Amino acid sequence: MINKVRGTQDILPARLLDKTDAQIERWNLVEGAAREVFRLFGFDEIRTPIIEKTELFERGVGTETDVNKEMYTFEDRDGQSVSLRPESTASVVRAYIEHGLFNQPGLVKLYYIGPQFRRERPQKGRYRQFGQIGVEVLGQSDDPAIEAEVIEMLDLYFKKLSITGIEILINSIGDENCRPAYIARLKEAISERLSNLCGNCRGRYETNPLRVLDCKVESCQPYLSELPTITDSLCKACRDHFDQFKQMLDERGIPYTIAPRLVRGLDYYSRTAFEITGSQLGAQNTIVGGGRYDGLSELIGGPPVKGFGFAFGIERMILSLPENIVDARASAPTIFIAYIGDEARRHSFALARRLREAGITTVVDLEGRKLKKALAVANNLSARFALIIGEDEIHRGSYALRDMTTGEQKEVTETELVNNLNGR
RNA sequence: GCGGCUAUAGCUCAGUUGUUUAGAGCGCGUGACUGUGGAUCACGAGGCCGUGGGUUCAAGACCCACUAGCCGCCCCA
Repeated sequence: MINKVRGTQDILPARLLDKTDAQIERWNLVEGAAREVFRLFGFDEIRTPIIEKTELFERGVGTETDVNKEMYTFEDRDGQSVSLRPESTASVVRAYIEHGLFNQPGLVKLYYIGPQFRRERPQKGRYRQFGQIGVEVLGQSDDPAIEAEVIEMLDLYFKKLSITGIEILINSIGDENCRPAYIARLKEAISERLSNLCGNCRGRYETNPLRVLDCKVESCQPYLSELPTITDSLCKACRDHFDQFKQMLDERGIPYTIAPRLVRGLDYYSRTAFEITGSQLGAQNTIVGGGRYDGLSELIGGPPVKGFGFAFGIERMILSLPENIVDARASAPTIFIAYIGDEARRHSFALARRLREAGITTVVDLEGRKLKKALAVANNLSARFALIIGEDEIHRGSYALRDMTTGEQKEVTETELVNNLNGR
């Protein structure tokens, strides 16, 4: 027996599976609501390849980040190093540049839906192949109204899915003008407390001091709270940008929490960083992560482009969904045709064809089962009605229509059937 | 990458201090019921006890390794 690759999963229809987190109905709900809501805000879909040249991610994501170390990278037959995408922002920006979309007037607003790959240790809400839905706003503007509208869109999306108990965390991590000076101050403050911090923090002091702020180790907390926050070190432009952003969220009535120690893992972020956390996810409580990445285009060899976007994990969104939000029977057939005898069997196939042409979801017994067994199958499929066809019915020109919920049965002609059930 | 827990039928799980033929419920199949599902009853099929090694007269059980799942760390979606 060959099993699925570690950290991957099969998504099955709810009827055939008990687990709620791998039901295709839930996936379709999460994806469908995204398409619907994003469309309302004028976003268009983009699909980019699952593999890209490794270089794109090395430059876009950063060589020293963990995401980069977790990539599935291999050499193609011609010697080109390619990688399964660990995230999609770099790909979308690449496509934006490659297709000259910077010549479009105004902002280009795109969303994507698809699998991403990271070779991590799997656990709840964390897979090696995982679904992500994201949006990117690209163009020449960094107006904080972009941030505010995107978060408003997420707010509507969560409402659409009846997900409650989430928290929106926002921060500004400055830009190339004010961040270097802040990092210098931060390093100085950390070095004074270095011996009190955990081993991880001591390592990050060298490689990525901003991440020290994010440390969750209990013993570090008292020292972390003494460190200077970036909020106090922002240059005027960044501070104004952040203030306007917050004001716009206030005006929209969207509640948020300022998280001065929130930083993002990838190298390309600047100014706005945000996360949305949920309560049902165990250790992986971040559902949405996003931010501004004004320098990314240039990092991968493109013209100056400003960008803001987010991505969320489909599996984590599904874990956050209310228990009974999908009706597993929504896709059940309207009619199941059961027949007795060869003549009725042929008649049934022809009738099924006409019913489907009329838009009625129809399943015919293909196995020549006895009536009893055929009805049991209809029951198992949660069919609304069973249509029973024998020689009597054919000669009479009407069939026995059995309501599978009540057990009531009545005679109907084909015309009555089509008129009453059209489109069901 | 690190630590902990777990792995027995399609699913959920029992299986005692190591002993002959490994069990239950649900699900599945057949029948009671020749053209009527769900309820009930009877019967039945279905197991390399995760994989490999070790201890022992004897291993589903004990030991080791590996694999996978879950939980935590790290990181992130």
